[in-house]
Amino acid sequence: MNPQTIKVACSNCNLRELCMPIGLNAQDLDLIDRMVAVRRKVKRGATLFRNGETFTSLYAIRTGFFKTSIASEDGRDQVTGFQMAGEVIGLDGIVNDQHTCDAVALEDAEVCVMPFDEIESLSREVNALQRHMHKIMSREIVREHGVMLLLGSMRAEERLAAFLLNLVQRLHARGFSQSELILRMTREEIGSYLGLKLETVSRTFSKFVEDGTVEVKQRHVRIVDTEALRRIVNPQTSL
Amino acid sequence: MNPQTIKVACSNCNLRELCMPIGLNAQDLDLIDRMVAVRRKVKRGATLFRNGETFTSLYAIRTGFFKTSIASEDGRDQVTGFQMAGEVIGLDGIVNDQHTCDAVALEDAEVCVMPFDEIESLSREVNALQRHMHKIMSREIVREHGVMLLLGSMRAEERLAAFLLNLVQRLHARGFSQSELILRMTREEIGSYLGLKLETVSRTFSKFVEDGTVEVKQRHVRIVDTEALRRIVNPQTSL
DNA sequence: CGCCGCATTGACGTTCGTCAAGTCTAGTGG
DNA sequence: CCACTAGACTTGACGAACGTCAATGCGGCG
Repeated sequence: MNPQTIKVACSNCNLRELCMPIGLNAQDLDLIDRMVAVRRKVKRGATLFRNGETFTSLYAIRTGFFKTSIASEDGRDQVTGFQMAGEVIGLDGIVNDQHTCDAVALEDAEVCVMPFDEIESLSREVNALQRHMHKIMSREIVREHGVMLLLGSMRAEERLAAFLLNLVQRLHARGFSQSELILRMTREEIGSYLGLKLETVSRTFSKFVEDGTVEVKQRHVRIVDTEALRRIVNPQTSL
Repeated sequence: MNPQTIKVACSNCNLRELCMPIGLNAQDLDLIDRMVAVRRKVKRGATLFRNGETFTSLYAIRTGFFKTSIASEDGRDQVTGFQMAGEVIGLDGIVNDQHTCDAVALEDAEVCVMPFDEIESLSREVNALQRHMHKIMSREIVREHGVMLLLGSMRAEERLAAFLLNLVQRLHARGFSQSELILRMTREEIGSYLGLKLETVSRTFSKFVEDGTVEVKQRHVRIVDTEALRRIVNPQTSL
């Protein structure tokens, strides 16, 4: 067997409720186990897939942290998202049978490989899986609407506050702290995602530190005043 | 019968190739005809659905022009897209069974109502429909990636040029002119979509007119030099 | 004919980008 | 163990792009 691939089972995966439909019976779960037959390890800095590559599978992140980004023809690039354990990446590839963005691991990672044609045939049999797929794609569309709002109408402080709150909320849902987090990405990658230059990201962090809202030591961030961050994101609401 | 609802058939709709899968046999087409049993008229300025409303159906636009927008808690709003005949709206509602944006008709419109539970059950039988649904959702995700690139890294002229090229390309695919178009939205709505203020949109139009790239008379736009617009969007490529 | 919403244009201010210098940290090798 | 280095980060000075505010123009509709 390829050393990069290992047999696994969703049925005893503790991330099941994050990436798989809930309330499956034993028989359906067994079918899904067989579909997700392979895992793949991705080293920090390596790509899981690249723009232009043929699309075959979706990937559920088991461990690790990814960024996805697209490049315009003249070389600018835009980080379109940061993904963590339990999230699914690769949905962009469905429409034209090839990926339209790059997925890069920001720390050593492991993903479950889910061949898309098997997902399609299985979701014709298992209603919960079909529904789940639709929800995952719809959730991504809604998430991107939120990013459009952020990029289209927020100022630097608001963008960074929203970013931190979103990250810590997702980490908390995975059992991590509500107030402390380690950034897996550089200031430049944060800036790309938020439509800011890295210097502006850095300055805005410094501003938050001055205000006593967060403590920052390189990539270690402690949120001291969550409410203050919320007020930054939603100025009017605080009145 | 409700006067707002009319019986129709996909099988003789000239937009079929835009909103439905291609290569269906007569039997499958008949099943889909029965699913899309109802049309609905939406007057200019009226909403097709609103943020918070229960999600029941997707809508294929038969005639007319829509915008979708989301509002942040403190009142800012962001136009997330403009949709024209043959495009499908409502995908945002799937994930939580309620709509998360508003869809407003920018001119008198007519949509085909496609109840989502019927789409789901039918796409278990008709593979082409299942595949089509997946592609539509993936296409929307990829489109939004492009908007993120625009909002995150482009300057005002680049944004407006990209916007005009995208609009005219979609109109051309529907049999309209490659060079002339009528904007169905205000400068403010364009600005909201592009992350600019309406004055900046107006000034940028004026700049294009000065340069002889486009002619603008209110909402009537004629693109004089398509290549110039392309060069604005992709500066490096022109070298 | 006059009103109203939309659009244009100008003057000015703010935010963020650019450029540059300097600091910190982790990793490497002597 | 410590010096060295490369990459990431911080900070400052300055300028450009875009936002804000305000006045005016235009066109459609009652």
